[in-house]
Amino acid sequence: MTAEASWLELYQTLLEAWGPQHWWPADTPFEVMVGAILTQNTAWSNVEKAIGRLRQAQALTVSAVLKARDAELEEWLRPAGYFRVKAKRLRAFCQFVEEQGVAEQPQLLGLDLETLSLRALLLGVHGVGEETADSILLYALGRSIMVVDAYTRRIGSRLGWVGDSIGYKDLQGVIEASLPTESGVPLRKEFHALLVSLGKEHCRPRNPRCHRCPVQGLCHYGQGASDHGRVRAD
DNA sequence: ACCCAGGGTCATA
DNA sequence: TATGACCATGGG
Repeated sequence: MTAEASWLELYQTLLEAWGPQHWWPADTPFEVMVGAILTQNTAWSNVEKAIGRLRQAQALTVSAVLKARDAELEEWLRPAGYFRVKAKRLRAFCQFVEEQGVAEQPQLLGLDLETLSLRALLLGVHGVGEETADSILLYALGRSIMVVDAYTRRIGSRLGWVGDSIGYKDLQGVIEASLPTESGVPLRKEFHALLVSLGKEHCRPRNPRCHRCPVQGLCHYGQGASDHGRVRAD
C-alpha cells in the first residue's frame, strides 16, 4: 500500500465509519463565503453566533456589509473572535465580489474562469489565503479542489505519510494525486469534512485523546512502526 | 487555569 | 524564504 493511495482508503474508511458530515452548513453560497472567512483559526460554534447576528441584522448580503459602519460590522462579528481583523477582511471580500459585478449572484462568480485563475483572483483579496480560497472554491462555487488544513497536515504527519512541515500546495498535491477526478466535488467536500471530524476527535495538537479511533496508527504514533499508515475498517 | 479552534498578515532577518 | 508576533471570543 503506497502512501498516495492511502488517502483515498482513509476517505473510504471514514465515510463508512461515520457517514456524510453534511458540509458546508449554510443556506446560500454567500453565507459559505462569509463562514470561510470567519472560521479562520476559530471554532465553528463561534462563527455560527456571528452569522446569526448578521442574519438578524439583515446583513447577510454583499450590499448590506458594504453599507454597514465599521463599529456596526465589528459588533456583529464579535463572537467570532479577531472581530476587527475579520470586519476588514469581510468588507474587502465583499468589495471584491461587487467589483466582479455579480454581487447578489455569487454562484455566477467567475463563470468563465478556470478554477486556477479564479483561485489566483481570490488570493489577491486581503484576508483570503489558500485554505479560505479553496474552501470558497469547493463549497461555495462547486469547483473540484481539495481543501487542506492544519488537521489534514497533522493527520498525514502522524500517520507518517508526509513531513509535518510540508507546505500547503505540496500537501494538496499529494492528496489530489490519490483522488479520482470523477465525482470530484462531492468526494472532496465529504473528505475534507471527514478529516476535520477525525482531527477534532483523534488528532489534537498535544494530547491525542483517543477512544475508538477508526484509523490505526493515528493515536499511537511513535509507538511501533509496523502498522504505520495502515487503515483499518473499525 | 489551561488548551484550542474549519488562518492570514505583517515586520523582521 | 522563513520564522515570530499578533489578532480575540468562547467551549471543554
